[in-house]
Amino acid sequence: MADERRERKVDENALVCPECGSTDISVEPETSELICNKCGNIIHEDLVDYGPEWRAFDSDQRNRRARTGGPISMMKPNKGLTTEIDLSNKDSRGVKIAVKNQATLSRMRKWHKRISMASSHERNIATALQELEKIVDRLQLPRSVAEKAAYIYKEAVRRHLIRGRLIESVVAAVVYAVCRKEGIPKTLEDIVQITNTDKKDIGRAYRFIKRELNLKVPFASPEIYIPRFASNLQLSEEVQERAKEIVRAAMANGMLSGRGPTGIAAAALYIAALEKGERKTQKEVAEEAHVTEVTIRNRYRELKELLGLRDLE
DNA sequence: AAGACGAAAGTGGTTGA
DNA sequence: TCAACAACTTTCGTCTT
Repeated sequence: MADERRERKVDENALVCPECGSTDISVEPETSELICNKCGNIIHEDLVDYGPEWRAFDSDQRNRRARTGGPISMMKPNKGLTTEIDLSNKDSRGVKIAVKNQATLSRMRKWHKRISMASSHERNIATALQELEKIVDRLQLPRSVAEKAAYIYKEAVRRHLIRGRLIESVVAAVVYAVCRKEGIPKTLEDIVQITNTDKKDIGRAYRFIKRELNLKVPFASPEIYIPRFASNLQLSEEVQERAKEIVRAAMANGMLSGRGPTGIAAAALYIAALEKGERKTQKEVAEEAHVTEVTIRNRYRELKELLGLRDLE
């Protein structure tokens, strides 16, 4: 008896963890789970509706599938689809729930309602925007990139392309796509460095988003990396210009297909630096471009052959 | 001793049957 | 789903500066 009374005295707003009795419980925003901070117990998972369970792989499929469900209102939080815990104090078989547990149930109702208020979309976007700010800030990207990325991300959310992917990965992928579109010399690697995601995830998310939203991302020209690599290697304007020339000549000869743009940029810079007497070692250039010396050598050989460059030194 | 070179084997991702 | 494939990496031995 004394136990029951003590339980009721607990703040009404707080849930009690059935495992350890702690009231230190928080909501995991990514998964909408109620989690006990003491013992890690998941008290109630999947609190909100996640929308349709299907995934469409082309627009035709999407149209067909989308029409099969009931009308979904984008105007309402949760798209008008909600889960409610009813007030009857009976379990699924209609058996009355023990008085002892009714307090817990009522607290759950309250929490559930609160959490459901913000739709999963809104919460998803809020988290994503935070992540976006972080990336844009750390990579020192212009404001316009953030805005474009946010727009694309929202579009992706609207079309249910996010589910099954980490928000962070998708944001990173979108930022990468915008950089490519805008000709900003950031590699996937750069983005991986400053986030907690791995390259695989971002790459996968990037390809998926690109395909689904029909983003047309131009081929990354090696040229855009040249100023960046050159300045980090402290090479002169002259070398830069020469390297760009080499890259353009290579492009005109159709050498780019398939090859990584950073490798070509690095090799062109390496050659240009040699020509202008600002010699850098293959290793230095390779490190800057995040490729290996071997790759530099291979591109170097190809470029030399292709352009009929005279032997150096 | 450091850098450049290239062969050989291994890796992760794409493509096409 | 699997195998072939291209690009790139890792590793290592040899040659050059």
